[in-house]
Amino acid sequence: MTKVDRRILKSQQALKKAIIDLMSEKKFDDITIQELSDRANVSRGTIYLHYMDKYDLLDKLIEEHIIELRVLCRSAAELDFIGATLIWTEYFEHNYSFFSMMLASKGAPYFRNRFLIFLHEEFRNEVNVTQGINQGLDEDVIIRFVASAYVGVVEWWFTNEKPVPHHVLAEQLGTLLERNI
Amino acid sequence: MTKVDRRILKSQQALKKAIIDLMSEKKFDDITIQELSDRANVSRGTIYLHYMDKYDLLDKLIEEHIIELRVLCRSAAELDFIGATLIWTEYFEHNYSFFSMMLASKGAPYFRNRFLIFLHEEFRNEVNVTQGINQGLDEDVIIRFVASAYVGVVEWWFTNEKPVPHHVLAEQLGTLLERNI
DNA sequence: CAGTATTGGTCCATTAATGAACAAATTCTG
DNA sequence: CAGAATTTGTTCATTAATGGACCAATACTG
Repeated sequence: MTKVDRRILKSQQALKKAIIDLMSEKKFDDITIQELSDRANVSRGTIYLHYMDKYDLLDKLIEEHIIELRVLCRSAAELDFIGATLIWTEYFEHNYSFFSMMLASKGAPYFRNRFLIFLHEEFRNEVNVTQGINQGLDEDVIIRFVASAYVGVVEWWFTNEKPVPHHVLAEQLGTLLERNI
Repeated sequence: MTKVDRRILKSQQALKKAIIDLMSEKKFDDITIQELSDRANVSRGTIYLHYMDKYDLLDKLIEEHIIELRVLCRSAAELDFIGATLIWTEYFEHNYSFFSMMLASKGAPYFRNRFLIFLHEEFRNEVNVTQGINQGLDEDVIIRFVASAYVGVVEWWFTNEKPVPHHVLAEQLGTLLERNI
């Protein structure tokens, strides 16, 4: 991975933060490019040096987080579900503004489904229908079951503004996964 | 005032924030240029595009705030001491990290005296020894008296991490000034 | 509907920031 | 103290960001 000029990182970072900010204030479609560049304190043209348009920016932002979550999955491969989930909830906590916007408010329609698909991919590696607790069940059914449940709980957590500390969420969610996979 | 390229503002802003951050962590003399540029996320050479050295940066930072305070004095010329002081304490509040560092911890030796001199200048316009309450007193004595008192109280406020809300500080400090000028 | 205003997207010459290299000065360390 | 290591300050070619201009597309408005 060749080193990236810090100006590029700064511009992109500012734009990502700006879009998260703005999306928590108004509908995505109502955000203008001018607003975006103003908020990011960046020239309007700079946006087009990095992204096709605001949809591309949002796409890339979402994709980055999905990729990061995938990396976390790999690094948590050794752990049990509680430990693995803790790593995730720490990541949620650390990127609170993004996930909160994406799961609790205006951003919902863009991210939710992407997140669900991703969870499908991940749980597919975990589920075993040839033996153990899920023997005889349909693989797609059980995957869909846990993935939906997972998204639902995380959604609940953000919508209700962290009703429990993230490590409690991890523990309980981990326990529930353990019970089903 | 010709418009300044936003890149310049961003670089300078990052550097100012970085030095305030670092000064609250270690002695000013122990801060290296490299640390400064790292913290500001700016190339080391960029510092020299704007400042002679770190002392120059600190100087300019202090001077900017003094200038801003002077502007506030002008805009508060119509108000009584309580109202004028409120404008000041709002500015303190809004630039808390700077003033706190400069008056409550490591930065003290650099700013305190500059602040005192500035207050002398300002109070000189307010004091009248030919009539009123201070008739017959030595002008320098009364100016020094209120300026020192003012610095002392503000210092106390930051050192003790805002023991009272800023508007209470304004009200009480304003009352005390009223009584003495 | 026509006319106007705003927004989107592109282009370009200019400017600031970058990072790497370098020698000089300073600080560490044995 | 001498040698090593770090820090400083400068130079420079390259790259990214800027802002302004421009026109097309879209959204308002009477």
